[in-house]
Amino acid sequence: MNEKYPFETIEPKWQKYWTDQGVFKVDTSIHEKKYYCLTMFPYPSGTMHVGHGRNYIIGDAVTRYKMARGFRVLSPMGWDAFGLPAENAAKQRGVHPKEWTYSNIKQMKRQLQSWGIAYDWDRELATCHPDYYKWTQWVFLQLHKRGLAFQKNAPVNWCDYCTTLANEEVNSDGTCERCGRKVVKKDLTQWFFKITEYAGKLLDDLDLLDKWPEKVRAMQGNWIGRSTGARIEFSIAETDDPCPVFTTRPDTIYGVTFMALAPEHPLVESLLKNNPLAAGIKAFVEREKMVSAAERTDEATRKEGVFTGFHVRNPYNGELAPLWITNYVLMEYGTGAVMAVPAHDQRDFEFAKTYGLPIKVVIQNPDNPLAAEVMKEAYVEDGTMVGSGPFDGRNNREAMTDIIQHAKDGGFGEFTTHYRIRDWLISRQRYWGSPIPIIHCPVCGAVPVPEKDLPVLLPDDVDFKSERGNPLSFHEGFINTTCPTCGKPARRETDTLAQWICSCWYYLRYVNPRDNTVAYNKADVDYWLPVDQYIGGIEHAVLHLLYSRFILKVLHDAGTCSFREPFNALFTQGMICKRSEKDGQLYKMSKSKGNVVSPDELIREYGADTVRLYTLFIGPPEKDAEWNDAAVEGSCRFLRRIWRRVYETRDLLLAARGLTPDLAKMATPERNLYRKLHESIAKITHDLEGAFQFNTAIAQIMELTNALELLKVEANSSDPCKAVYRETIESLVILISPFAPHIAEELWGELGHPPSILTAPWPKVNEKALARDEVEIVIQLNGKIKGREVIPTRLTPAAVEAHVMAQDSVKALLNGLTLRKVVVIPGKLVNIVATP
RNA sequence: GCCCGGGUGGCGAAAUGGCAGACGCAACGGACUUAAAAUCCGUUACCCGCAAGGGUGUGAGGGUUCGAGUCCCUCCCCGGGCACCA
Repeated sequence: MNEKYPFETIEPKWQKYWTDQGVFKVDTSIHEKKYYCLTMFPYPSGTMHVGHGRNYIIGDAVTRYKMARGFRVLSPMGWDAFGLPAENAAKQRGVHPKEWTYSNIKQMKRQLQSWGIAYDWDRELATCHPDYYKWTQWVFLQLHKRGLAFQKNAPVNWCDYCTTLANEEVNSDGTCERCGRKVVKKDLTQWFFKITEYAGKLLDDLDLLDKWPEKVRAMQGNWIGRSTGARIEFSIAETDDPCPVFTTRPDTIYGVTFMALAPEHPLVESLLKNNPLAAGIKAFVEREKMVSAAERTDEATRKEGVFTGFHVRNPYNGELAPLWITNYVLMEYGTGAVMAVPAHDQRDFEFAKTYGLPIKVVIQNPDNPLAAEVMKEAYVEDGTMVGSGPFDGRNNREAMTDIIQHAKDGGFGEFTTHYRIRDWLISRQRYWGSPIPIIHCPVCGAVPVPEKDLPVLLPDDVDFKSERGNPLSFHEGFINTTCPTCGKPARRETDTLAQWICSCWYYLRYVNPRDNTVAYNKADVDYWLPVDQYIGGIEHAVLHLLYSRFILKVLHDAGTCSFREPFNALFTQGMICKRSEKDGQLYKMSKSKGNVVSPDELIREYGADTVRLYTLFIGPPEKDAEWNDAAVEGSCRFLRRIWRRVYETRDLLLAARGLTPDLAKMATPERNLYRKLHESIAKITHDLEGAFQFNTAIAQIMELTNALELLKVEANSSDPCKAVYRETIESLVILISPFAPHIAEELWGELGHPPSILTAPWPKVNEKALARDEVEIVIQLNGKIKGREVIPTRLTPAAVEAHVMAQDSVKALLNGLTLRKVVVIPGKLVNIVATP
């Protein structure tokens, strides 16, 4: 054994051993304790920094801990390999996206291995491989079959650089989530998935995800955005055309003083005919259609509109209200028409004030009666209904159901629910993605490629030099085909699938990754899934995680699996930031900020175990953390201490093999260490179950190490002392193995065990070891600490009280005071309550 | 505006309603050394005091309790999500 901690030799040695012995290969057959631990697979962008590493290190600690607990753990890794950067590299540097991607995969795989992460590499997959995307295309066909994949001509989010974007990829300020450029609306025919059909299920089932962070559930809830209310059938008085509205406030129906239409509303066209106001209306509508979505939906944008000359009839009271077209009504939500109630809606109020439209109070404030003429803003609180026909005098909240029922009975309305979520735009005008398995036939229309013809291969020989757009659309060999239905010449769809589609089902594929006859085997996924623990970044809260839930629900409804949610428990780790040397500000690690820490260099200098230990010790794993170069040294120092301790006492430890700690024979020092050991096992086990508190688990190992150094053990020490010492070191090595596995393996060998420590069971708590004869309690007077006292633990609370009250120091404290009460908390404290 | 998190030493942070600051980083003092590195020992919330000791202290203010960083109410600040969504 080397005196110096030789991480540089032991780490490659054990990594080779793990690989050669295949210790992380998983037999996926039925086993009594299975555990599927999944870390979000990365986009192969190049090399990783220590911030990326946190994700994998956490997953590895969980995997190794569960293995020690006797679980058969499935821990796979792969590559989310389709995407834009590869194509940009092709354009800028002339490297083929495939070549660029696979070379990055090689780099990153080497890095993961140098961290010693436990993966079953036999299950490695890359979404850009035909054996994988064949099944991504199959997933598309399942949705298509169920009418959930459709094309429509629609204004889409367009970024000049990234082409089309899903709503989820557009920042709230109207910039592209990926590149930060301005997103504009563009009218294009695109493919969508009908995620709106699953809005209710996706929202309701969030309640099942009690092992997900509240934050992620809240974010998905916000994104889906359910509103319940009523659909009310207004009609245009002059033409009798129906003009339904959606409202969450049917209680204000008698306060409607105008109707507001979106500029894109289909009725607008018909309103222009023979209309003397047509020119003005047209100008307004045309202008609004040019305005970007971000600008349109900015609250600061002035509310503007134009009167149509028409009126709508309110079905509740037959009253007529003027029909306007306005910029603040969105076509995508509800019916694109809003019943405007200026008295009780702030937006309608502002509009009414601008255009001098009437304001009619129908919900009276019981505390401070409203008068329409002097109102400064809309009254949106609850109150008593007035001017509302049969509902006068009722509380508006309580009357709500009756109001809608009234419309239902009268045949002019119904209860409805609306969602904010929009259908999911999945097509991209890009090369480096999975082709959409559709053939456009001039006779048969859009025909799905038969499953037996999958995959639709992405051709390698494309021209990236072409000016703009999708190189696939210039590739004649790819485009020209025949219709699977009628056999006539037809053209392939040249759009590719957004990378999100590839990553929203990959967790299913890991169970049978090499089976080329099915996407996944039902019996196997039913056994291994849902994923027991999913680990990844918060940035996927409403993208990947929502898409995955949606796709899985569809696959469930298609009968291909029996579970309804893909991920049982979710853990979102915080980002690692570092202060910039330029401006002293804290930033997420990135090349552009120049605050990237390379794991490769650190591993060379300190070893992978140090980097792992520091990464886990840096703070609570769910919170962002600041990387501190100097503190890394501390983790290395700690590992060196453990190493040295074993080195210095190695002969003694080997000689103590076979000795068993016997509580009855222990002297105080070893008894104390033995207790500390078992306290530590309890604490660390607690910290690794449920919430992942690696930082406090590691702190506890440090405390145990500190306690260990207090025990003087020599060749002539007693057997009980040697036995405790050996058991402590052995347990310590197992306890640290999920965090620093290489040194743990090496020390395990030095203790005389055959490899591998992965077969060693997690230590068990000996309850008897936790017992104490004496305990120090605190003596408080009115909650303030006044002293301490060591007392036997066998005393009853009454005896403790008697003992404490008999002390001279306590009597002195009570001098001049009247005793009111004594509170005894066994093993903790005695609080004496007294007043003057 | 609505929703979800946070606010504790010089720094990262700990604390089932029961000793605030465990564990670590940094700093300072000392030992070892010709010296340095490494290692080891000690000090380190703040205020008053030579000391013994006393007082204050977990964003602010109230409350519940024998006892509050922790529970309740009101508010301030920071981060994140949603938002002209009818």
